[in-house]
Amino acid sequence: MDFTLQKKDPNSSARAGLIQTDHGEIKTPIFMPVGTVGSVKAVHIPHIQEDVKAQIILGNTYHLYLRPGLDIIEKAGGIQKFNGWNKPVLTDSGGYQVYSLSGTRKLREEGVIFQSHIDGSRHEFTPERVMDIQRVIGADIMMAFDECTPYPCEYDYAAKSMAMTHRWLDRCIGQFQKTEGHYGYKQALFPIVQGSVYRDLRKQSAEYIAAKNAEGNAIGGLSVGEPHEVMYEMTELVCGILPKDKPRYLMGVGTPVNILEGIASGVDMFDCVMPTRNGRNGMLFTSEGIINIKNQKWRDDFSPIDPNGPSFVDSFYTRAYLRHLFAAGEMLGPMIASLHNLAFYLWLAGEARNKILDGSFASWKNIMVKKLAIRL
RNA sequence: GGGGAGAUACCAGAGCGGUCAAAUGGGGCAGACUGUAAAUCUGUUGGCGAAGCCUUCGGAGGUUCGAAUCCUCCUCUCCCCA
Repeated sequence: MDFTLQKKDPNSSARAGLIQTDHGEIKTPIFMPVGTVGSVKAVHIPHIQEDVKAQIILGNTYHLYLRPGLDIIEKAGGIQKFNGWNKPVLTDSGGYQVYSLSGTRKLREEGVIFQSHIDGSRHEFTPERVMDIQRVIGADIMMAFDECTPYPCEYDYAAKSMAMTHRWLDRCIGQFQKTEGHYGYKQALFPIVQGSVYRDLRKQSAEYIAAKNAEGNAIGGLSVGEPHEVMYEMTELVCGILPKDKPRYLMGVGTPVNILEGIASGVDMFDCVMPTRNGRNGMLFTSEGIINIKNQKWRDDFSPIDPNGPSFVDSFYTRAYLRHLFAAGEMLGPMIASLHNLAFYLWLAGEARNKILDGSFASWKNIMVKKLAIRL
């Protein structure tokens, strides 16, 4: 993997760059659709490619390990061969499940024992094991195993957890260096900054991670319920410490506004379930603001879903029809909304990149941030 | 023509003397969702308001301290037999 910094915005910390992987290039800033179990929910892979215009998608170590299982993925020849997406893939390590499945797992220094949400069986994830699994899945970018701390989080817990995540990182790096890809292409390993909402911890963690000189670096443990201002403050602080010549990935973020703020702070990569999950639940993000398509007011609005939207569904279907699909419980509704939202997210990231390249990002961002939060 | 059952909030449907502004489900309306245990979850659904008050259980009367619940008549539905 290789990263080229192409342009730095004069009035913010935003940057435009190019990531080169063995599965193709990624123009940053970029939004990465989430495909936890090897599927971006409700959207065909060809649509992810041609309509959404995604350049990289996510998968999840924990979910793919449980189902379909490593034997199947290995036999298929890696995740891209399995699902037909032959472009870059990033896999999360299961660190988020340490947080989201905290009720059914045991956390120790050695690793985490998850109790499967599918059948209750127990599975131990150590940093070494997580590297091995991601080797089998075959992601172009593998994530270090970490603990995503919850919010709120006591200082002492955050400090201890961060230190453990750092020790886990060293074990991840050790195992990563001892092994190689199974399918003939290169994989990169991104470490993850933790430290909850505490400036000194975030600084300490960012310095620790920066010193590893990895091919890219991630910021984790945010967008777990803390106020947006806190998230922005931590992002800005950490970006100021992480290497400038390596991509920065803000994990799990976020709303369109969150993403623009992140870009302004110097983040290059984002992922979030919002465009798909909220889309399935009737929420549409557009350049004019947010639409809850289930609301009564769209009942007889026969205008396009999003007159300026980038995907074919935006002008092909009307708001009234989409509302009808949701009201009727038709699965086409969530499919249209997911496709629309993802295309919009990718459009937003691409537009941010264009504005950075022509030097007008900061002023454009200020206008967009106001528009994007409007409730239509 | 004879016999029987029933009418409850938007719909279906419990309740059968006070704890009933009335269970439950559906529908409606609104909200939540941030490295996906989510095509999920939550709230609300007679009126005005904070407590509370006011008008509701086909219609009209009656019994009772008290009626959606008991009685009388009326109206209308459904089922069975001719």
